[in-house]
Amino acid sequence: MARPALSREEVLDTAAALVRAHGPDGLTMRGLAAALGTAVTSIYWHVGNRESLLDALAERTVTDLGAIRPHGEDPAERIASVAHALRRALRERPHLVAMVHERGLTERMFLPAHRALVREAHAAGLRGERAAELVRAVAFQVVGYVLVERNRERAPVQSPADQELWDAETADADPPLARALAAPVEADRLFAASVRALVTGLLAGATAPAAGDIGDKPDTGDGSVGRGPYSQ
Amino acid sequence: MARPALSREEVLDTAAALVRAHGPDGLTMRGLAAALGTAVTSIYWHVGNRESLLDALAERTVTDLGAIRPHGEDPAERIASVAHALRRALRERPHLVAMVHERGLTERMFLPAHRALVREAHAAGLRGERAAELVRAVAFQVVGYVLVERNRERAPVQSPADQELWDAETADADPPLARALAAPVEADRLFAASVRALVTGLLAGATAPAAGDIGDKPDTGDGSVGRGPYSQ
DNA sequence: ACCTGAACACCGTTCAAGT
DNA sequence: ACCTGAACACCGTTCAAGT
Repeated sequence: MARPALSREEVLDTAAALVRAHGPDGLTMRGLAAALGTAVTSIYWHVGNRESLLDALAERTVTDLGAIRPHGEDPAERIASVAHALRRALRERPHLVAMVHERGLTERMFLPAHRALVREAHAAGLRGERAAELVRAVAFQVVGYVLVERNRERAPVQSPADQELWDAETADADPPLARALAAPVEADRLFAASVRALVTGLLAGATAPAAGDIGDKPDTGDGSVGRGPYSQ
Repeated sequence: MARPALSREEVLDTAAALVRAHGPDGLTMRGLAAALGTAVTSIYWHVGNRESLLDALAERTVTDLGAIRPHGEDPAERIASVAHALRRALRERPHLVAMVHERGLTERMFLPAHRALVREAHAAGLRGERAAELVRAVAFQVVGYVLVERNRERAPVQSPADQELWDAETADADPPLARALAAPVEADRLFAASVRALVTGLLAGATAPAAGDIGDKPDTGDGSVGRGPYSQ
């Protein structure tokens, strides 16, 4: 056999490629063995069984997900930028993210983003429970949106054309509305609008910290201005 | 032989019960046959195959979902009440709803709720595209939240205790925040707060009804107006 | 018209046996 | 230490044969 020795890493790499391409259901032990050019049973020696193989892939995804860097002029903008970066990262590996989620590792995967949101919530003048609420509401919003979006893409043909549903209903009362609802969802625009609305609502009534406080907010105190604590 | 004649309805009823109890994966043709007391192959005569059986269950769920009736003093409250009713309905049959979603029937399932939201958006003074945006943002918010919630419940044990993650991070800067983030998510409260914030944001700047076309843009109607404001 | 068992091609997994 | 084929218990599905 010309095959070089099989390694756990190689098994994981090939398995990850299969999952990215065809989803978890597209990963069969026999198919993976064929892709690797080995016997099915060799895989078991390296990764145990299918379930722990998927566990390993999820674990990998958690560490693969890099840090999130907010940018923008004010806290609201910077919070929105975190939401957008998060959405993009999630959408790049939908199947793997779903696996992370099913295994209860979402919290850990989101830690960098959570921390960034905490900083921005503080900068916006929210503290304590209200800051926690913002962090979680934004995180839920992003994950939820991506989940809905993914499902929509998987099943893009809505059985009755939306037109049909809305024309009779509201055409007379509000034609632009009927037209808007008959058009396909513009996912990017809707996401931006939803995030903006949510953040606006969450920050409503928040009193920004005084100018003196905001300039040097109580960071880690290590004096490394410009570099976030997530740089590693 | 004591078995009365099998009917399509009976097959669907028993299959739905199995899906509600054990999820779609818990529905095997052999298991269903055992529950019905017939041969596996009899099921095929009545419903074709497993896939079309699941299709039928999804279709059923769509029609089962009753109309949504808003209640509350003002539009914001009534919109929130629709969101809450929707969430409850979805949570009562998570597996079936997921199946509806996978089959692209969500739009149809949501039609009653959509219509209710349109009415409230109008009452709040939103028209045209902005009203459509509200309808969709709220719908996405609810579905997304329920999806996240369901996944969280399925995998309740987050691997590192949240305490561990947050104590060191923010305990000094904002102890109440650290405490809040270390506590388990209060799903009802968070949902209520998120919906409230989203609706507040969406209605911000809306003028009372009687005003004419407000947000109407000089658009040719090609549907691809402007790229999102958040193109990073 | 309705039901049946046998058979087929797929799974994931185990295990004794190889090197 | 690493790999293998054979075998087992599951799948969904088809089909000729029953009544």
